Amino acid sequence: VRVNPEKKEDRERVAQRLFRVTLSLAFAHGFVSLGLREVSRAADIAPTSFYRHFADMEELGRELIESLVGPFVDAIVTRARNGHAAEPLALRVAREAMASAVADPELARFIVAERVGAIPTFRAAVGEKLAALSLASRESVGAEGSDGAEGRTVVADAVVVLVLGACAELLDRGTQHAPAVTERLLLQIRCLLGSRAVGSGRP
Amino acid sequence: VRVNPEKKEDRERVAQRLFRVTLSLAFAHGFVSLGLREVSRAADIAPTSFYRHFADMEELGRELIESLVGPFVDAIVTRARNGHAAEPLALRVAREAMASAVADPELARFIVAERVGAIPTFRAAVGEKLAALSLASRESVGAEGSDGAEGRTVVADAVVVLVLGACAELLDRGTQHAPAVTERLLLQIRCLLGSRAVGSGRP
DNA sequence: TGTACATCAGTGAACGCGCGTTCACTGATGTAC
DNA sequence: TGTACATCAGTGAACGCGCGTTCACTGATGTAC
Repeated sequence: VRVNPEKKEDRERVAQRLFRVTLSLAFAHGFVSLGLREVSRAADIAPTSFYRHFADMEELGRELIESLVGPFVDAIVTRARNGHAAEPLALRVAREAMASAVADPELARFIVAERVGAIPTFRAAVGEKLAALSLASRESVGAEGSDGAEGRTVVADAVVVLVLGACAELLDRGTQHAPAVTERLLLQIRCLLGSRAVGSGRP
Repeated sequence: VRVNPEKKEDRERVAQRLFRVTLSLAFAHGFVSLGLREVSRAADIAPTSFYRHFADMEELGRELIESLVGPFVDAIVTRARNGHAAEPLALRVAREAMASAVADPELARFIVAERVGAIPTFRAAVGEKLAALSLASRESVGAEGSDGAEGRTVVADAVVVLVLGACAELLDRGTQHAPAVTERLLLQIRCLLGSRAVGSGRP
């Protein structure tokens, strides 16, 4: 006895609706303050139906990270790689990240907040997804001095921290400040890379 | 009819106890998830007594920021200024910040989390206190190129973002990793300052 | 083809519980005269 | 000095409410034969 693909689609659609209302409510009041009933109400399902999808809010959060945060981050990297190749990859990643934050501020706030929030599982899972940004940025950091690979990773991680910091500033000041905040971020990353910058990300 | 100074001390002591249990509970479950009854119970007062001190949890949070976060940040700057003068002030600020995070992880987590959390008032208030770090770091950024003061501020702000990022990493990995995380942070800041670094913070 | 059965998302009623808030009261301390 | 009054932190009882969770049920769809 297998499952109807159409039924599976319905099921998936409800789960996605739960994810979106969760992001929307968390944007206003913070994820940990949300209740199962509150989220269900906003998603137009009975509280009891919630259990057909997730055991509790924490499971919903974990699957939200897998289902939305992962692809969100990967899309940033993909678009950055397809961008103007003369510019260091780290700068393109930064640009794309800011554009993505403008396009989906609720998801961006979730990422920025849960990266340092109170739930260890979330911190770890979000951090794992963000590692893709660090890995990509690493390509534009030239080896310099004796500390080769290790030093490059340290700088690439700093790029990601600066990107998240700029995201937070953007969410605070409103998306209309995106150009200014993005320029600041690019300036910061250029300082960080300094003479180590590698023109293209593709050697 | 004025108030007995001894009574005022008692009152202050209870408020401080409320602050500390709030930080402790928020460390585990996040500030926005906390309830007035939960906090009161942990502070060994009746729920009704809470109202003798604060109108609600948000007011408690705002006063916690004034009463604990402000002095915490200012102490970092003060100790950094009293440190080894040959090193750029930004690096000394970073060192002191990490040491302070080790000394009071609960307060550190509160700062890092609420800086980007769901409550706008908190984000603004914490950001305002953290401005002291940026202001101090600014002193070790030499003017370079045409963008003088503006460029220095941008770099100084990046220093603060990196410090907070390292704090988050420290809280995640455990305080026993403080030396390693601190070294990474100093490396990142040195990259950022590059040739602009100003040896002492005091010209 | 028709009939019997399995699966499974969604539901309404009901539960016990902890929440925020109000109220009137206590008791210690300070002030007025 | 003693007496009457004001202030104010702390409290227990009580309230109505929304919470998370359980249960038995429905109804649509898929499978077996």
